Amino acid sequence: MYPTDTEEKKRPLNLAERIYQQLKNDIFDFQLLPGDRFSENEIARRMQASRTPVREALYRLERDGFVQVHFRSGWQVRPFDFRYFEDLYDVRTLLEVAAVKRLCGRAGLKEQLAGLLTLWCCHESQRLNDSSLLAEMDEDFHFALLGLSGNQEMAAIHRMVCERLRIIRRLDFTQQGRIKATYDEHSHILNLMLNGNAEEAAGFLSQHIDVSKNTVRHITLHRIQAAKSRYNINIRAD
Amino acid sequence: MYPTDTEEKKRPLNLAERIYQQLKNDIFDFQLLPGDRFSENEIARRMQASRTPVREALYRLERDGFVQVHFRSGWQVRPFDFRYFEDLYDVRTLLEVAAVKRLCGRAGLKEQLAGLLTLWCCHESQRLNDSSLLAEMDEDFHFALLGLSGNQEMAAIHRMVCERLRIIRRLDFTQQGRIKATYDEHSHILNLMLNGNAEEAAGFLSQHIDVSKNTVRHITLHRIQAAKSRYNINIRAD
DNA sequence: GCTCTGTAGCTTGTATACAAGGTTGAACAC
DNA sequence: GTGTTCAACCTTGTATACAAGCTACAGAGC
Repeated sequence: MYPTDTEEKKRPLNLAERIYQQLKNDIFDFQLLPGDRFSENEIARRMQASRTPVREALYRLERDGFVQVHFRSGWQVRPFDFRYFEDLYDVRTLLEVAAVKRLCGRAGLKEQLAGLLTLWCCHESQRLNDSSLLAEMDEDFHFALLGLSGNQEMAAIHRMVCERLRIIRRLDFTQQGRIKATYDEHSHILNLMLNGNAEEAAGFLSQHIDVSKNTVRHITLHRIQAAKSRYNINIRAD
Repeated sequence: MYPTDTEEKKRPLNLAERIYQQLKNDIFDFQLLPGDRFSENEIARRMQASRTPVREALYRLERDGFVQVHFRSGWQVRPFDFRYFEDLYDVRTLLEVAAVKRLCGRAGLKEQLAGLLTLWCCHESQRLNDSSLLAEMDEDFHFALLGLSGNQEMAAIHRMVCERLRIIRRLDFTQQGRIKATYDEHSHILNLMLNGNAEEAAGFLSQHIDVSKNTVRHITLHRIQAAKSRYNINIRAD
């Protein structure tokens, strides 16, 4: 009655999936501002679809923590909440530190890190300069650490945490100096790991993330202050 | 146009919410067995509702990792996968160890642990014996550790991980001896924490979870076999 | 016996109609 | 001017209808 294989063929995106991605992008790009309220019908019109797939997308976004639903009175983009982001950064650090500690001293580590080494420990002349590309590479670097650690669920949770942080993280690389620092720090971390220096690698990684957190916090505050008059962004102060 | 307060009144459960809970219970109770396939219409008939809320519930369960959807060919309860559960146990340990380490040495810890102390560090004569109640209390003990640690997102992730593990964890307390062991171990952990003995508390907690993991692994295989034969008999009676 | 093929009946994906409740603002009493 | 009421209009929640695609199976051809 049912097929036994577990694979699914690739097929053109669902409407719901497309709308989900589109809305997430809109939130990341501040097309939809934190605190904005909207209705399912508005989205359906804009996406040229019916409410059904829109609702599916919105409920996914709600579970992801990006929007909230109010009973029979509309949806809202989740307001900025620094406590929330700091908690997430904290979880991210915990997961990455654990992954790095596990990787240090593992046999065959050098081979497993080969890809990262060529990307990050290259000569200065070979370093890239495009900030949006670097932002992507930075995420991939940290994903890779978790991927190598071997715990798929831990990696999945880490990925989800980073996804939630991406809203503010992408502002990080707009500053000059962050690119060079990222190269320097990533290569330093890799070298510490190769030397089996677990504690030091973990500590440095932890600092590395903290810098990112603090940098972003300042940029974001600044950006929001600047945009507040124009767009009326809601910030949770508690 | 919209209310400014963020609170929502309590109201009778959504259909979708009710169905979500019901289905999750069915999975936990092995009414729906891992690998079982079913359709939205089946569920809708059983729950006396239309497909719409059923679909909403199913998509939530899919994101929770309990079921899978196959394009135009039905749903399936996620098959058992020990690797998956061990990875989750691993994450759980990581989170709880981190929480305990943070709690140790915090000022006012004794007051914060007061509730747990009266529950778990009581005289033997006051200990409870009901295994399903104990299973619930055990979960609450570990939730409380994360709750006290102060990171809401970490606590939320921990809760989700435990939720996923509950399918197999609830089998743990069916064994005699586990109840006494749980009391002994929980009170031991609390005492170590009160003495500010962070490393030892964390190590013991880690072992405590490991025991749970290993115990459950053995029971589960046996239980599933039993449930499968029961289920096959029941199907003839429908 | 085996393989292929077409079709009937199932599945989920999407659109739409209706139900129940929240919000808003104008009319009204004072 | 100020507070109250209530109805029109909005919202989401749910049910249903239809579209597109997968599965299983009967029957033809060999």
